[in-house]
Amino acid sequence: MSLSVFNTLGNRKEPFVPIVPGKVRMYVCGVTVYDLCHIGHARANVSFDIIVRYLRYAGYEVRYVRNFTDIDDKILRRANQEGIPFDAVTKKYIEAFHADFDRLGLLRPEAEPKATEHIREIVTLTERLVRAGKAYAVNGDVYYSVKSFPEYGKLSGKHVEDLLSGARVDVDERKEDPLDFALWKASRPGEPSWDSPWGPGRPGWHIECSAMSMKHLGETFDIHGGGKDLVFPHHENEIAQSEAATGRPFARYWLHNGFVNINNEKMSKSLGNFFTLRDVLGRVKPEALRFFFASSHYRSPIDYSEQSLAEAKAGLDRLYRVKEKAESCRAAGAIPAPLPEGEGYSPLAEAPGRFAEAMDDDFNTAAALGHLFDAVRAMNRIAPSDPASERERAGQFLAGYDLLDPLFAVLGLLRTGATEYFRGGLDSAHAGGVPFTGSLASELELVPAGRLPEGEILRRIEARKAARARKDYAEADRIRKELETAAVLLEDGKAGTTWKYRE
RNA sequence: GGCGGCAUAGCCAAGUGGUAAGGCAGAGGACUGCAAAUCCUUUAUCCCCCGGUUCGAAUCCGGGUGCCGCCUCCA
Repeated sequence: MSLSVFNTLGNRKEPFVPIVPGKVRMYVCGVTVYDLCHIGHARANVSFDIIVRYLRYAGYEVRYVRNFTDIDDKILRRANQEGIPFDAVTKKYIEAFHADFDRLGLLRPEAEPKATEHIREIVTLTERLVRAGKAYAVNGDVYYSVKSFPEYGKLSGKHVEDLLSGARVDVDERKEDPLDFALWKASRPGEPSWDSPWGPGRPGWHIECSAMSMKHLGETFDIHGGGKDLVFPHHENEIAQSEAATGRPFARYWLHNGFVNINNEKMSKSLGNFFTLRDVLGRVKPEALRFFFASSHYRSPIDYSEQSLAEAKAGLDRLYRVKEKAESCRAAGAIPAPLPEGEGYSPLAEAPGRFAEAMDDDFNTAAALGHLFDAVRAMNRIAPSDPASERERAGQFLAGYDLLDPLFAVLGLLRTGATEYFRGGLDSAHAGGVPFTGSLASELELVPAGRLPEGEILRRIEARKAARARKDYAEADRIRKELETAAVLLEDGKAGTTWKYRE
């Protein structure tokens, strides 16, 4: 089985064959940095994060590039509102982007190019198009001539005639044709500007991605990704510019993620129905959000709700319980042992193969997760209730977990210690992308406000243990209930009593 | 108006010709002093509706209904 991907260019699933065997060059359109990211941005970024992780897992050497659009009208407007320079706005929101997405555990791309740092490349590319007669300058602006590119519309499936009759294209006297779009915009007084052969100005939106992707990945590369809303006009225009300039195919595979909806409607800034990532990460663990995204296919729309998040969290808890047991096996000194034979255990033994088969089918994370849950059931069947005394089972369990962990890693799940997961707060889960270990977290006293500190919990567990020993179950239950009120769950097992915070 | 997508149990969600994964929630059983977790069993005679193709369709074709997206900044 080999990887197939759904290519927007051609609107069908096709085998993935990289230009250079074993290597993948991939460009993903990032965000315009004028505000905090919302859940829709999170979905897009997590989707491509998982795609990169899987490609690497599958053995490809991936060069991943994701840009920041750091000059545009919205940024200038924001700068005016706040009375600060435009690059103070972009600096602030790039930092916010990194802070938020580090918490989500996103891989950093090999390059994160910014438009303002590629003015030279943008101007060069624009000149190239002008020289080729594919673009024209008018009063300091430069426009791309859409009708000079016969294949215009091949990505989005649109026809030039239909676009014109749609009448929603803006009428601009300076353009030769209403469909033409700006490669370079003359700057107005007071606006930031860069020198160019056409006078001071700044780049249009679409040209930056062509210039930056070519610089960092070459004129033809493997994968270009982004949200579905970028298909037209952004990506269509990128193709037109790039291919008209180079005479060569631009990106081979165009991957687009579906939207996050609220009540079945697209979440977006312009509709005002969005939740910022920061806000959501203040309420749920980052991995619960990842789980939520991974539980449906990246191209499908996904409806965001408190209930969905709660279900994701419940599912993630089930996975973390397996990791928790694996940790206790390891702590008990278990040595990985061959997995048990038998049909009941085949979902575990075959998990890597089934996982890969699902992921090879256009990164079907929902199916892949399904197989992981099958494996988890098999794991729970061999789980020792007391790792210290059940050496054989503890070893098998550990081996099983070691088999599954790399698969969870592809989805970016189970990246924290289980103890930290169950006992840590939302804020201590990650700091700068580095997860704290349980002991470090408690050393730093990262106990969420209003929670009982660990020492106090352990004292009460001891008191309850004594009560149970003298069969004073009324007192034991009183302590359990008391802790329950403080959101602490006690779990009695053969190896003793453990505890976790319940949200 | 043009183009595209979706419709699977109470909820979420896989499944593109061979007789309905998985998760959450629910029910019964096991285990447990209690609880939690876990395991076992169970929960869609059927995949929006109507036709058609086929030995056989949730899956293909035609028609219909509903919802969504793009065509303007947008992940």
